[in-house]
Parts: sequence; C-alpha cells; structure tokens
Amino acid sequence: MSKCNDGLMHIGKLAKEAGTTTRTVRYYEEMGLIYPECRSSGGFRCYSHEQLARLRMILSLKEMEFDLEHIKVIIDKREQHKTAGELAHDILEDLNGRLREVEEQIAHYKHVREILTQTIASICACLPCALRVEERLCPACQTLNQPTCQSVPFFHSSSTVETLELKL
Amino acid sequence: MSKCNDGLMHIGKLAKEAGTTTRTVRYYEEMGLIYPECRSSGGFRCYSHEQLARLRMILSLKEMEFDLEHIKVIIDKREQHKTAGELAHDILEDLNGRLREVEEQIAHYKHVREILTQTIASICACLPCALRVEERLCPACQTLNQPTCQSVPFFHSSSTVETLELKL
DNA sequence: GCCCAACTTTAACGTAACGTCAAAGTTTGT
DNA sequence: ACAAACTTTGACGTTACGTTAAAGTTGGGC
Repeated sequence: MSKCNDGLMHIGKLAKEAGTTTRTVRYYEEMGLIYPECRSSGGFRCYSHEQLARLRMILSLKEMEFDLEHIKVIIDKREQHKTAGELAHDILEDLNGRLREVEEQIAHYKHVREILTQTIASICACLPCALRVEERLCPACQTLNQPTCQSVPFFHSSSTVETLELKL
Repeated sequence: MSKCNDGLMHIGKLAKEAGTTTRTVRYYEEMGLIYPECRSSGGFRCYSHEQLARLRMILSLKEMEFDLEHIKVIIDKREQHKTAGELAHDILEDLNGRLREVEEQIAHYKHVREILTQTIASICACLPCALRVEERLCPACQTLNQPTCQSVPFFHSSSTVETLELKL
C-alpha cells in the first residue's frame, strides 16, 4: 500500500503538477511560503490539493515578478482581512505598484535598445576602415568628418577622446 | 610633492570621473577587466587617462546590459584583430545579439504587464464582495456568473479551482 | 618634522532564488 | 527481498557589487 494516498502527494508530484522543481518547493518552505500537510513515517513531505493551489498562486505572483519577500506579505494578507472586498482593495495596491514598476522596466529596456541601435549605427560606419587597431587616429574619418572610428574609443584608445564610449 | 601626479590619479578620482564606485573598480580588476598603470610606494593604485577611457567603455557596455564575462570577451577582441573594419564586423555580432535579447526582454515585460492588468481587472470585480475570506464560494458571483472571487483562489482556496490563480 | 583628516588597502560576509552535487535513507513495485 | 526511483538534509556556486572592519598611506597645515 502506498503511504501517501488520500489525495496526498510527495514533493516530486507536487512540483511537476505546478510546473516547477522540488528544489524550488523546498526553498519556498525555507522562506516560509508553503508547508507540507504532513510528513510520512519516513520523513517524506506530503502535500494536499490545497498546497498545490497555494504553490500555483505563488508561481503566478512570481510570473508577475514579485520577489518572494513581497509574495509572502501578499499571501499573509489573506489572514488579516475580514471581507474579500477589503482584501481585494489591499491587494490591488500591490498589483498597481508592480504594474508601475513593470512600465518602468519596459521604458528602461526601450532606452537600452535606443543606445544599442545608435551604437550599432555608429560602428557600422567603421566597417570599411582598413586601419590597424593599434593606431590612434583614422585619417579617413578625419577627412570625412564623421563620428566613426575616431569617436569610438573601442577602436582607437586616444587619451583625448572622452565623448562616446560606444554609446553615442 | 604628491606621489601621484603626471596626470595619474588614485582610485577615488577615477571612480568619480567615470561615475561609479571604488568597489566596482576593484571588482573589475578582480575580474581581469582593468588594471592600474602602477602602484604608489605605499600601495595605492594609480590610473592614467587611458584607464579612465577603458573604464568608461566597460560602463558603456554595462549600460547595454552585457554581463562582465561578455564584456571581457568583447574588450579582448581589440587585441585579436588586424583592422578596425574586421573588429567592427565582429563586435557588431555581439551588439546585434544583445539587441535581440533586449527585444525579448521588452516583449517579456509587455507580457507581464498583460497578466497584471488582467489580474487587476479580475480582482476589481471582487471589490464589492462582502463575503468573509474563509468561506469557499461567493453566491453573488455564482448568480452573476462572473469570474470574480470564485475564480480567484486568492480569495477562496477551493480545492477544485485550478484555473486562474491570480493570472486569468 | 608632526599631526590629522581623508583616502586607500585587503579581507570577508551578505544579497536572491534557486541549480547542482553528495551521501544516506525511503517507497514502491515485483 | 531486492532494486529502481524517489526523497532527505547539507552545503557550495552563481552575479555584481554593497557594506563594514581593521590597518596603513597621503597630503596639507602648523
């Protein structure tokens, strides 16, 4: 007979059902986020469907990129409120705060993309340059008066150039 | 007389000029990214303007979110190429690769934003719910046939609900 | 030459969220 | 009763520094 029936499951099953790993589940336990319903006589963790739902909720919150500390706070709020409406009000603050942070992330990465595309354009201008990297200035660039090799210290480490540094 | 003239500077000045911290500079040295031109008789690191340019380049690459390992590889390429054009060709692969990754990041965060806004909408529907959190089902939700409290296990941890988990 | 504030040195621990062994014990099926 | 598959705890590794701590160095004023 299995020592773990009654709808209970060991950690491997739980993890697979939730789409994560056993290490993650144990780590969440260390962090105080989830505990097994009980232990088998040999010491195996046994989880119920409620634990599975809880784990899935944690993973959902992680998909929204909350850190575990914050997730713990959010989950603990369930025990601190009377009505679902009050709880919803409270949780919505967390969600809206996170939404703002995600908007910032998007803006940040768009900025990085800008820098990258401009740098790429700048360096493309160096493609036809046949000068050796060790030399300091690119006469072609000088005559063309373009911000190519000369302006990108990656190619020519002139001690006077302090402008672009690969980023325009 | 200062032991560090000749246009040389100590680590604090270098860091400030580049807009970073001394700890960062020392860490980059540990990682093999930058070394002082020399040491003072007492052991202080002394840097030239060339080191400053190099540091700035590292920081520029970091702005583009390359990890230090990759930055090291990129910088080392300067010594492995003959002409600036060949080098540019090589570097452009790194930059384009990074650009693709950044695009993915943007797409990822847009996805997270989607999840968040949908979850927010879903939970907003729970605001008027006066049921206690401990209870399992929300009759109001049932009669309205709306995906509110009932569908969000955060409020009602029914063991049969396995659908939304706060994320729709 | 002396003194002190400001700076620098090395060393080492802490961070977040797990991944990845390792060695030993448990379950389960046959 | 045996072996394969699973689980246990423990502990180190990861990234890019931040943050003390204790001790030594510089630089300018007197």
